[in-house]
Amino acid sequence: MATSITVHDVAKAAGVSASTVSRALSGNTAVAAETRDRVVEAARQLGYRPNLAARGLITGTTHNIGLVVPDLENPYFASITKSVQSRALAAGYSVFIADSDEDIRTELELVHQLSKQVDGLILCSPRMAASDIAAVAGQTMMVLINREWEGLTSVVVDDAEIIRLALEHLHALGHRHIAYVGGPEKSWSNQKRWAAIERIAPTFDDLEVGKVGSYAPNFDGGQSAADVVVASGATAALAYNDLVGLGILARLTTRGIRVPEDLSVMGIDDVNVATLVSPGLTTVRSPLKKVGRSAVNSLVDLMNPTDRHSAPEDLPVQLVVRQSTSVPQQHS
Amino acid sequence: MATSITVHDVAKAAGVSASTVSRALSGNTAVAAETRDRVVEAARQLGYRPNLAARGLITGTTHNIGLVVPDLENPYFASITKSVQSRALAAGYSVFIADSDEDIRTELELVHQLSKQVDGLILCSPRMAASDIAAVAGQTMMVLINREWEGLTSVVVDDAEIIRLALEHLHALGHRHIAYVGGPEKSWSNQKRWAAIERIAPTFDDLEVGKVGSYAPNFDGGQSAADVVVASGATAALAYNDLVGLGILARLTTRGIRVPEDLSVMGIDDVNVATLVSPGLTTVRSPLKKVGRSAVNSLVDLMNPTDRHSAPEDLPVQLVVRQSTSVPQQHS
DNA sequence: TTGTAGGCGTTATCAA
DNA sequence: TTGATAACGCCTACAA
Repeated sequence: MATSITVHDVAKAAGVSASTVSRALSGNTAVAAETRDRVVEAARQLGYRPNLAARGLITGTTHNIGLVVPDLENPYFASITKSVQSRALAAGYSVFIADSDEDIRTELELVHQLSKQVDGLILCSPRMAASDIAAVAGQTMMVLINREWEGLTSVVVDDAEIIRLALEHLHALGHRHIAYVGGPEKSWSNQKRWAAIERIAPTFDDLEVGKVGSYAPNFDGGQSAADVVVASGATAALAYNDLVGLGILARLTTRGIRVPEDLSVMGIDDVNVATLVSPGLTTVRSPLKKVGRSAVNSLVDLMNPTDRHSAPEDLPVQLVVRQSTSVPQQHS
Repeated sequence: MATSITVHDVAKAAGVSASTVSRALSGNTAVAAETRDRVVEAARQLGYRPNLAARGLITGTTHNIGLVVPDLENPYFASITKSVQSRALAAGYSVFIADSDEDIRTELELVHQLSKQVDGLILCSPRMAASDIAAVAGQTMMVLINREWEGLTSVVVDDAEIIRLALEHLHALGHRHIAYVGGPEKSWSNQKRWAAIERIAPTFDDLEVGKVGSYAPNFDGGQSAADVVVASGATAALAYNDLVGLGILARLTTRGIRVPEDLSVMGIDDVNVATLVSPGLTTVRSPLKKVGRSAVNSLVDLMNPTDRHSAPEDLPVQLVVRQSTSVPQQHS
């Protein structure tokens, strides 16, 4: 803060009025070339930077956006956050970050705290109730990631295609009994993924997919689930996401159960850490970078209704085969 | 934005003036209890939220802070970011996030972009030149993480103690030839860590610590380094950080070199992913959560000079022994 | 205890 | 093309 320099300082230095400085620098209105040069030079010398808050007060546009995520330490959200902020920067926006720590009340509070100082909000995998989303949607422009709501713009990965690729891969290897290790009941993605399984599994010959409980969407959740998976008699586990997959992997290793010889394990998303372990985790890649970028693009379109809307980006998912899956062992 | 409700709307609804509304809600000045209740009720009904940008314009305080990090996808920075935003929320601040993507120019640009809309800035492991830090420091309140500069508040983990714990552990196991796998030359932490090694290693009997090149501070860097480490003849590798350690681990596994039987590997920091692999990575834990929290506390102290300063938190590091280290094998 | 007036830094409107 | 003036939403003297 200190006593930062304002338009008036620049105006005095350049020997013009404050309004002329504003015009010269924002470049909207015509200014005499010579005057503008003088103003620009003065601004440069003084190191003038406009106060965006003040500008926003009158233009009604802050050039800030907000991003709300459930957990920044989850590499899934870290990747999305990184791409959101990168794209926002390129589009001339600064971004407020808000980590709800998976808590619904915090999530809502953060949204309210931010809504007044941003032009728009991106809600990533929001856990909040639909009614709250609807209420908030009236306050500010909004884009949803991994959730849909009538009238709101959404960016979602194709869960059905993810499931199809995963089942296809395991079925092709010869697996006929697969355990799906579920994520949080309230997670929209988890619901979609299980629904897709129920719809798609019957399209494969002789394939049985059982659902194993509901677990926290992280490493610990996977560790908890592993023993139940083993007991289920399935020859392959499909985890709700990579972190759960890694948890399963770790627990199986501890028990001396070999992967993939004794049991195949698949994750979903291909977050960065999936390559860190050995055996590497077979997974279906979600285009997280594109998700973040696309969400920003959509939001920018929403906030600037005049501009030509950019074509919606498609978000291809892709099977990534590593060492954690193989043909099932014959019964010994 | 839409046409959001202002103090005037509340004033009209409550049958008072705008200034009374301001007073009633901010609670600084005395207001008749009955009037205040009426105002508060009216505000609640209308869902009034003050425009913080407008408030900041006059109070000179935005209640926003900014955080600049080199890479959000690095779990080290993700953890710090999470704790920064968590503590900031508790202290009543919203946080701008800025990912420089390890680029010096971007880093500087982000700092400038943010400096006018925040009360203070936290620079985490800044890569920028010292002269730039000095220049920026004049613009806004600032706290540095993992870097020191005269006159500026810093939060740093005790690199010397980290090194001491690591060497003590490996030496106690019987290792006499250790390879330190260096991080980026320009990294302040890397410089401090190597300097600490040169100072501390001689205090152990018969201990030789060699430096193995300079590598990217991530998984790929570790993979690149692994073969050189093996060739060095060292019985243990101490990596610049956990990600490098994991890279080494992975490459060794690929080559069929057993850890810890053939070679012990240590990381530094104990980022979340260190527990994901097996064998688990022995490491020295940096209190990342405390680092973020402490940085916010220091910044808040700086921004509110009147308040009683909170006592500086100490940041204990701690050895975490997992399975990637053991006594060196006898020569076979 | 409350209302009126002024101003924070900027841009938009209107004359000149 | 430029300069005064008003206004954005809010807060804080000052006056009532």
